[in-house]
Amino acid sequence: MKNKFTIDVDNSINSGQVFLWQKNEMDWYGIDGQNILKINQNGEIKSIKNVKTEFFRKNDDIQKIIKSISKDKTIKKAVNEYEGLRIFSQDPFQCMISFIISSNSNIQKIKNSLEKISEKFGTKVKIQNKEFFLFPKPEKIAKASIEEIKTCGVGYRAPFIKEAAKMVTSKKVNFEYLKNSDYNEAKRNLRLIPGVGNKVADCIMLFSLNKLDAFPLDTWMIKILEKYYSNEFQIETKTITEKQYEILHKKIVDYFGPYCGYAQQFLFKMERENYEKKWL
DNA sequence: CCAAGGCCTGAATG
DNA sequence: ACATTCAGGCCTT
Repeated sequence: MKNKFTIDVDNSINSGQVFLWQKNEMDWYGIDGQNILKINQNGEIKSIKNVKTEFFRKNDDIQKIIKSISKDKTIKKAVNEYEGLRIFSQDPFQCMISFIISSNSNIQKIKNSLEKISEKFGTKVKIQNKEFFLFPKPEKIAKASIEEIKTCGVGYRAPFIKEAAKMVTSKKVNFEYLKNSDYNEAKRNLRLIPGVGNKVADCIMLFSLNKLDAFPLDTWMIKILEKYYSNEFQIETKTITEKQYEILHKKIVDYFGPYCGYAQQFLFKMERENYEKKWL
């Protein structure tokens, strides 16, 4: 039943976009906001709440996307090696908190913190004899004290997290609006949130707001660009400044096209996999 | 506009 | 053991 466009669930989950997923036996269980998703070995996804979910982005024309981003040998190799890799469409609030926490951190610690946040502030649910904690609602985190949030191991990001949650409850940040906005408008709004810079904003947009032209530039992607794309995108300064980031992003959209976010995911996965395998 | 330094934390390194 | 470094940035100076 597998064809070229079957979703590779394991690799997609283990590509740095989601953190609250665990595999037991053959099935994956994941927290997505107020929902729990189960993916069986055939790659069939089911919502525990029987809610229709766009998690797999089934409406994307993946064939067209892959064709569109396949501009050179490097990206073609990545696409070929990880052809089932997909970008998910996850719960925006959870995604936002996840990537605020991600700054200056690593996957294992992000996961630990998110689990603690869920346990402390989320609702416990039991399904199929397994216990889960949903991701807390924005109101819950907005009302929590900074000290309480700090017990989840997030350190200096605690006030950011609280303020971010408050901005969601007060509708200063409105995810539905942002989903319908273009890249620049969504980014301008997200950047008002403390703890959300260029990179974090791009992650939130790519992974939860349907902005496939977002291209998160973290230290890994910079290394990748320096290694494989020094001709296409030359990086002048040591640290990527605000201006540099903007210029680079424009060049990247020019080069890879409107689905460049997918290019990022393939390249990132390939390079991380070559370096070390420390995923969920 | 750019560069430098501080920031919580815990796993890895020496 | 214990100190230091470093990790998938952001913010302030």
